Formats: sequence, C-alpha cells, structure tokens
Amino acid sequence: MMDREIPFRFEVTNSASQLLSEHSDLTEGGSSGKTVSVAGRLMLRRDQGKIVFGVLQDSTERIQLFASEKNTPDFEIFSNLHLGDWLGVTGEVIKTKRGEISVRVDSWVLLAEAKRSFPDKWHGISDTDIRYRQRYVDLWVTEESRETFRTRSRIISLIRNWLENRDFMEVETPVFHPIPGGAAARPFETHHNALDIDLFLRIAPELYLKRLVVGGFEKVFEMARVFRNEGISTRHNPEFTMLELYEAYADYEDIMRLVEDLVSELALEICGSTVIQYDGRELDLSTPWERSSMLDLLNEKIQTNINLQTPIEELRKLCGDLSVPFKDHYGSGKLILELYEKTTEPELWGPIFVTDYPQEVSPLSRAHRSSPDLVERFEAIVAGRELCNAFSEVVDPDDQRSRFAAQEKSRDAGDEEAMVVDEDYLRALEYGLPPTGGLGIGIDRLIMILTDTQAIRDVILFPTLRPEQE
RNA sequence: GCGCCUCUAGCUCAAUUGGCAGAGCAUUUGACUCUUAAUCAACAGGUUCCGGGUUCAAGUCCCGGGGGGCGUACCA
Repeated sequence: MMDREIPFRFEVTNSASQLLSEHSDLTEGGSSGKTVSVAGRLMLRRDQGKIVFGVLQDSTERIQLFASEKNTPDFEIFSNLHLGDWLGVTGEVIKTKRGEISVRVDSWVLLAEAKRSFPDKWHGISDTDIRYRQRYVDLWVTEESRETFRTRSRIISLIRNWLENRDFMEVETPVFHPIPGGAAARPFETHHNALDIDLFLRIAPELYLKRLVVGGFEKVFEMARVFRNEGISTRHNPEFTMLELYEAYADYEDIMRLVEDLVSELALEICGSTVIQYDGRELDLSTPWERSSMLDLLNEKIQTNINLQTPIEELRKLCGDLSVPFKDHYGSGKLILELYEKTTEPELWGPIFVTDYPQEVSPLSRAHRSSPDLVERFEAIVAGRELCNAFSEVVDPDDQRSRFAAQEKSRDAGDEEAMVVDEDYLRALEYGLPPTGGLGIGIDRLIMILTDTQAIRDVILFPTLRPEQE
C-alpha cells in the first residue's frame, strides 16, 4: 500500500463502546437503520469465504465488523487485511444471527498498515522486556495495561481537581537547579553551554515552592517530575512524579488530614470503596488513619525505651545487637532512624502516619513544639511502603541556616546526599515565610496502590531501561 | 555493586541421561455465506542472545560477555 493511498483524515462518528451500549436492544439478525463510521485496529479476522468477520479495537472497546462479497467494496483486499492494520469503516449497525452487534462494512479505508507481525492473538506479550521497551505494542495488545494507564490519567486529573477545589494553585518551577535541594538524593548533572554553568536536574521542587509561599501564593502545588541518580527497582525509577504542596498557616496535623482525605476519596472514586485489596491483602483507607510516633513504634517493637537523650554508645550497641549497619559519623538521630527503618518500618502495613522524626535527619522540618529534639514531620506508610513525607516547615532563617550548616558537616564526614547550603533560599526566608505545612507524595506509588500493581514500571509508560544494543 | 533465575521462529511455548531443533498463533497459498482465539488443508519460517571451551556429538555441560526478571545494597 503506497503512502499516497492513505488518507489524511477520517471522520469518526462513534466509538465502539458507544455503539455497543446504544444498540444493545437490537434483535438477532436485525439492523438499526443507522450508518456510522468507526476506526481502529483490526485485532481478529475470521474469513468465511464470501463473508468475513473482523474485530476492530479503538481506544474504548472492540466491535465486530461484518463484511460480505455482496456489500463490501474491494472485498478481496479486505479479506486479506493483516491483524494490526488500522481501518476506517463506514456502514450500518447490525446484529448478526448469533447476536453480535456489528458494523456492516459498506465502505472502508486502510488508515495504516501493520508491517510488523502481530503478537500472539491469544497470549499477547509476556516478555517484560518487550512490554516496557515497546510500550506501543503492550498497550495495543494488553487490556490490563491500557486500563492501568487510563486509571493513572484519571487519578492525576482527580488530584488536580481536588486541590483546585480547595484553592490550591498549580505552578511550574524549574527542572534545572543550580543547587540540588529539597531532598537527600544524588542528582543528575548537566551543563548549560551559553551560561557555561553546571546544572542539576531537580531532586525535589520543595525549595522553589516555599519561595512562592514567601511571595504570597498561600496554597501552591506542583505535579513535579523529579530525577534521582539512584538504583532501579520495583519501587524506584530514576525519574518519577512527585506531588508537592504547601499551605500557609497550616501545620503537619492539617497536612495529615489533607492526605487521609485525599487518598481515601481517591480510593472511593477509583476503586469504589475505601477498603481495597492490594497484593492480595486488605487495605482499609477509611479515615481517620492511625497516628503514632516513630519512637513509640520503635520502642514497642524492640522493647526498649530509647530517645534522643539516650547515650550514643548505647544506641550504637543496640544497632550492633540488632545487626543494623551504621557509620561512625551517624549521630543519635540517624542511628534511631536506622533502627526504625530496619526493624519497625518493614512490618508496618498501614495506613499509618508515623510522626516526629529526629531533627538530625530532617533539615527542613520545624522543631517539634513540645519536644524540640524532634521535628514535626510524618511519613504515611500505606500498603507497607512510604507513600509521602510531610512536615511543618522551618520558617526561621537562622534556624534553617544552622540546619544547613549541620548538613555541610555530615557532607564533609562523607554523606554524599547531605544538603547543600542554598543562600538564595535563606534570603527568601529572611523576607518572611509564615507558618507553612508541606507535603510530598510519590504519585507513582499511589497509583500502584490504587491499581493493585506491584512494579513501578507498570505505572510508568516508558520506564528507564538500558538502551538496546545493535 | 553483589546473589539467584532466565534468554529457542514475529509472538506464546516444547525438545527425556548430551544424540536429526518442534508445535500453536501470526505470515504466504488454497477451501468455506453468521463466525466468536472460527475451522480445514498446504508452503515457508532458526547465528537456540554473543564469544570461547569440553565432547565422536552441545539448545542442553563449563568459562567469559550481553539483555531481562527477582532479591539485596543504595534510595533520610
């Protein structure tokens, strides 16, 4: 088929799903008297000699095509179409003698030829390499995959509407950062030629979003693609989507209520219930979620009574006893966090808000109002994984400066992920940041939970892979 | 990075202790006027991921490399 024979456009009047629902009352062998145009890919073909049945798949559904030597122009060519070919078909909606709603092929046009062979029409594609590398094939062949990505799109749209209804404003902040900030992670580096400067792809939009609160935008959010130069796993992709939001005059307890409301409403909308299944296990997202402090959970789990006043030697010994690896430059806060992450967090299923982390490991979180060696920070554990990280923000520039200084120290001690001082951010704080609650949610992980998928690659259209070799 | 598993036709999968590389679907050709993964008949389709080695003989065993998966580490 020559390129010049492929039309430049085709007027579609109905989707397959529309036709199926609108004509469900047709009787067997009956016709609707209604002529429609549909388009899509030919998925199956059953050649009967003088009649041919086809199955056309568009973005909504599959509908049967009914072609006959009598009715269908170029019948011989039609009956030799390849699976995977794109067709535009015009004809009357009928129901066959066997009760299948069909479009009678009164005229048709080839819209694209599938020059590569169709995957197995029954088994589809099971090779994950092909599913991830050639997502176009996966989407065309695998209905569950199409459904997951439709749901992803809906979830993001629902989140956006939900936030806008609460007067949050969506903003876009730079992807190139002169100083990587807002999280502890290794960044990707790049270079701008005209300015002759090194830049980093953002690891979090946090510091820019808080600058906007300083500027007077009291409720802002960003669906931020962020980049972290780290390992790849079923829960990690080097680029992923993080929702960050900041709300002036709010604290971390307000943010907890926001998170549980948002997630439970999404579950209701997407799954039809706030009680859902994940990985064969029940997950009850109904509000309110459990709240428990990190130290309480840890002490209960390992039957101790430690806190930040506990002598560091004792904490190190405890790490040794529980075979939790640590480094010499770890302070008490970091040791406690390691203990929690290795012994306690893996057992949590959630949903639960784990609150009040050590200051040492939370350089952007404000000191706790009633126990100043802790900070007002929480992580939500949902279906056994960290879903979000949030806190009452540090608002005092002097406090923030000394937090950065502490980070510098641990960077010097060998922590490559410690934060770097951002003088412009400090300058912004000097102009005044009101009390502010902030939140980061891993959107891909949230989508995994709501779609009951076990690998982050199943919810990212084009996950990062090693390039194919010649 | 480390450990385990895996790679055979376009796709999905076979191949006994090391003994002639096979099937279904797709493709090609033919038959068939209501099929539903249509059916039936026939043809064709291979660097068994790559490179070495052992052996009379390697898809199979050994070594090295590559892709993929899982686990682990890293990811506050």
